[in-house]
Amino acid sequence: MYVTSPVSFFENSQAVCARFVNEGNAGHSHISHVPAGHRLFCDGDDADYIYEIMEGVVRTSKLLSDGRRQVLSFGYPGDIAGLSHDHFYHSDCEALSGVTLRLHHKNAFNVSFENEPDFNNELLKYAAAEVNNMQEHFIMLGRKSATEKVASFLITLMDRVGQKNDCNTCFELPMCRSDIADFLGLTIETISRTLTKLRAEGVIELPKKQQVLVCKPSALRALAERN
Amino acid sequence: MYVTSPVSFFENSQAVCARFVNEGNAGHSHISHVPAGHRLFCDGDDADYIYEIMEGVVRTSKLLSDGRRQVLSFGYPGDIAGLSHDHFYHSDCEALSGVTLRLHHKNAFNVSFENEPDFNNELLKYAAAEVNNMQEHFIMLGRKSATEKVASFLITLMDRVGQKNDCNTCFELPMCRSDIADFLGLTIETISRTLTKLRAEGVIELPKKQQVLVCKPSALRALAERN
DNA sequence: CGAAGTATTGACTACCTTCAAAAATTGTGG
DNA sequence: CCACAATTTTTGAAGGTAGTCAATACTTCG
Repeated sequence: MYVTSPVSFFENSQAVCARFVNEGNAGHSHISHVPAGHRLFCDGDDADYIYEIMEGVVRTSKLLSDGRRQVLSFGYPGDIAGLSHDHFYHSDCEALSGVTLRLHHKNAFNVSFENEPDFNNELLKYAAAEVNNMQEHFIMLGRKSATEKVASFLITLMDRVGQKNDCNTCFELPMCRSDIADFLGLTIETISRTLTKLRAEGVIELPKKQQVLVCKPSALRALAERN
Repeated sequence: MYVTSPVSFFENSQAVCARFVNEGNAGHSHISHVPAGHRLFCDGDDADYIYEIMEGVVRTSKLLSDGRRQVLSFGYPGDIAGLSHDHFYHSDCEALSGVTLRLHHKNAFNVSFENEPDFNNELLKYAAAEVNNMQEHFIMLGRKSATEKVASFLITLMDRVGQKNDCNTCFELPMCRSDIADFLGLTIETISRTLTKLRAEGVIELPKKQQVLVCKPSALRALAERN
């Protein structure tokens, strides 16, 4: 069953990354699969579900009336999407790859989930960690240069999903250049130019368009913090 | 008693703005006053308290090692500061004016506040609303021009603390230009130039440096969304 | 193989920053 | 209350980073 409701949130940021763990498994949940490119929910829809990502990657974003877009987060396994403070989603969420989700029906709780204290506590922990991650991203958007943004982004993914071989670390980019651009507050051209520059400097390699090999992790980390 | 512990969060953003309301008044709390310019807490300190702002304004911010700063939020009455996903604060928090606070001692709860379900639920509601507000601010930082940023910022304050007289709305700016600049990801010069431009266009007046009179609210709203 | 979409590269522009100085505001001591 | 210093804000000029517009290359898919 492919859900087509609205909003979510999540953030894959630096250091701290408390994962959502639903130990109690409150009962009012079920597993669902969504293929790549399909919507989980849209801005404005009734917020019926909270989505726990088990496999795959999702993208949450917001649109301005003039078409500008801000990607809010890329949701990886362990993240949740669709948390709302009211009865509506306030962003769009789409599967970037095939995803496996656990859906928690909100009618089973009320707006504040009072009937499920354990689930509630997990959500609070997750939300607090999320706030912390989003604060890191504020620095990214507000105070970092293009190079620092791209380097920071690559490091986040490397630390979270990178496969280590020898001194290299390899990972996939399930999102396209424009997703990265709209996540970092840049244009696709700047993303492309910056990746080309990092490649020219021997810091990374791009075996495929959507695959990154980090050759000099320490150099990449240095670039993430200085101009 | 002037607390000098660390970190917090909050955000004063658009439309939705669920205020924190501690109805239960869990008992493990007390009132405190902090004068203007004093610290509530610092990045890295033990997160012993959650701060409920009752009067005045606080500023939370993060510093990069090279001195760049990102202001995360301005906390007004009804906001909370100091929420943490672990045992430490991850930002600095300072009183911009004299503030009255209700302090909730974290030792009374544990990390996830399991012993206080009502307080917990209020926190979750607040955190979810906070995440929503922060997502709005992502758009601000990532996709808006300087004029749009300043206009959006003024509208947020106008809607939240503005005093209506006739067709004008007046409010104070308890923060200085550099605080605004570091909140919006701009420089103080750009803030100043943009305010000057808005004044020249008759959209606002600045009777004092830290006082704003919005003469054309609809024009200001238009500027907040277009280039 | 050709078409469509995505990514890269190039040339030019513009917005915001940086550097610098003047003006305004605030605070302190006589 | 005034004078002077210190800080903050405003204004000006010049420069740089990232954006825009445009063309080419690459990838994917029919």
